[in-house]
Amino acid sequence: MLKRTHTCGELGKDHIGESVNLNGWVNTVRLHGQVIFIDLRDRYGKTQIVFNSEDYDGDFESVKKLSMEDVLSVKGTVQARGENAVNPDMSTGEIEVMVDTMELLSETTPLPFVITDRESASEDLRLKYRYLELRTDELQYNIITRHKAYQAVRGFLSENNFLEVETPILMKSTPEGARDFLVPSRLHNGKFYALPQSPQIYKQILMISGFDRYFQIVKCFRDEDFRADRQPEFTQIDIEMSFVDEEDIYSNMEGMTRHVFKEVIGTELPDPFPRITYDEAMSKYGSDKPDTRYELFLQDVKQFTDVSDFNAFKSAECVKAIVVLGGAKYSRKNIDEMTDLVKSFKAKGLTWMKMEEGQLTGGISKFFGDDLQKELISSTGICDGDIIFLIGDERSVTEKSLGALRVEIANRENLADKNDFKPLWVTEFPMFEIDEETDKLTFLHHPFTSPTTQNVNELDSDPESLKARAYDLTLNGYEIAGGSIRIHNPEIQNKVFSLLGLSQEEAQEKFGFLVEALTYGAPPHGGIAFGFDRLVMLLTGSSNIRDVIAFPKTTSALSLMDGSPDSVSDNQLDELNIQIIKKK
RNA sequence: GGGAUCGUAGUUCAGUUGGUUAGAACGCCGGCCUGUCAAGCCGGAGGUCGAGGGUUCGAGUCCCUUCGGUCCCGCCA
Repeated sequence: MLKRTHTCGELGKDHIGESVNLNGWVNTVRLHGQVIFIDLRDRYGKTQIVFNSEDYDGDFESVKKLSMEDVLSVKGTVQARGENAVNPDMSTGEIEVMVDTMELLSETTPLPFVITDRESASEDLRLKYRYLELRTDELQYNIITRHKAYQAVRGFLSENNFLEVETPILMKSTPEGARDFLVPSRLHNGKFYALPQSPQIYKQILMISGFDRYFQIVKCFRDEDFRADRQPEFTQIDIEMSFVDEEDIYSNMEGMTRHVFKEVIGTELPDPFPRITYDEAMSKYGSDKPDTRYELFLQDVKQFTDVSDFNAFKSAECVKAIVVLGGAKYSRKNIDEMTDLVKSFKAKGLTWMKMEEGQLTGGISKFFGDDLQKELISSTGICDGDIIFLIGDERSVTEKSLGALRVEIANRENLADKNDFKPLWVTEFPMFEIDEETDKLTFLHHPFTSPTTQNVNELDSDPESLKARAYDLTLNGYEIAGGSIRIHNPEIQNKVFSLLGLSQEEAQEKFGFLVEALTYGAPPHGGIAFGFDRLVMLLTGSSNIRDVIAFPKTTSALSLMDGSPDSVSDNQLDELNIQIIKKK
């Protein structure tokens, strides 16, 4: 091997005349009979190397056989390109390397897809050959950006006195929350470890141990169903602080987020980040993670529909509307598509009216008299050429479905600027909600979240109306972090467990060690966890989480490259005393 | 658990109302070519139409089952 003296991204005019060695992959071959151009690629860039039959020392015929993704080492001389031959699209486009010696380090068999064109293969094929896909410019950029994000996070937190502490991957299964991935124990027959859904309990215990500022960039595991932005294993920036309230968390985390965006992509974020309460976010945006890059607010129109002749809305708990600028252009088909969308969020339908020449027309407009139309027009601010969409239903259905429609319309109308980053704290989450399946009280965040009250009696009287000291950080419609101030009083902690329907025994069995730890001098503490993959997704402008993970799994949690999960040998099962029961 | 959608050459796709020998581009193989950068031109090989079953004289096309991808609802503290 001719060991490289330079990478494929660094040669320029200053190197003209130098003898250099390059190593890399053949990106493209352009064969012209007696002269051959090859773009040689490594992770630093591409350099055009030239083989000329007159100057090349080796066997020119074997150079003709080179094809994409062969691995070469070459020795040659850097030369300026002719004036017409300069390639302004390449950072090394002013020079080329005239090769005199070449060694073929590795020859590739025919490729399953073309590396230079990521779109040339479907995603399942790319995932099977992930090592090839990772050679593409886009994924190389994403992985490099991810690296920069790790370093920026560690740099900032370490600089600010946070200690990086590792916590166990094999831990105790805890009830509630997401489904655990289980790991059978060989030494303890019939018992199981769980993989952490998050290091939540460990980090609280670290606070009790006196490590008042902790962080960890850590894998978490949840055995649930997946989405474009959810994987079975994902990475969190896990953070916890002692002797703090919400304001300390906000200011530190804003500092970290600003630092990361500045360091990694050179973007300045606002200071401070704006805040909105959960109730206001739901009411105004129909989402607990609103994208504030555009307005398109939800407006309450129940007072108008109640006095109209449109009876379907009269019994609805909540009637809201959004006005789309220029939306009168929407066809029947467009509106049908949007109707399907809101129906998937349990809305019964989507009603609409268009505004033309000062009049509301079409849709349900005939149910609104002239005077009522005028009031509705002036209240909503609808203008000629606009459309107004209305949904009436239970409050949560109305808001969620209109919130989804709001995002869909923003996509269609290109309302969100890709280079615009709008962080937003969402605060004052409810402490509990009713689980629709079991009809029982359940937590919104997790069972260690402090309620806003420290009064045990108040907790008992009307738990549903209680607020939690919980907060989410959202960015452009994504939840990128969530956290809370924790309970540090064992009495309150036990009360919350009991409200959640955990018996004294269950709570003792599952969380007893934490409750006991709280009795030995627990400092007030709180923290947050960032979804690191989502953060990198936003930093790279990717639209799915798989594009920022080196070896992701599919939506059905398969790894197409290595074929996991897979069956194991009977021997392995015997050692664990596990028997597979065939499903009927 | 549910909904939508996709699966045809190595790859991306086309394939009419069910009808003769399933096409194109890129890639691959061979040939020509000394200034290209998505090089160009000529030729060639390459198909279990995801799998299984059914309807039919006849299925890539219609029906059922199943596997896999993607997106979404539920779920995900």
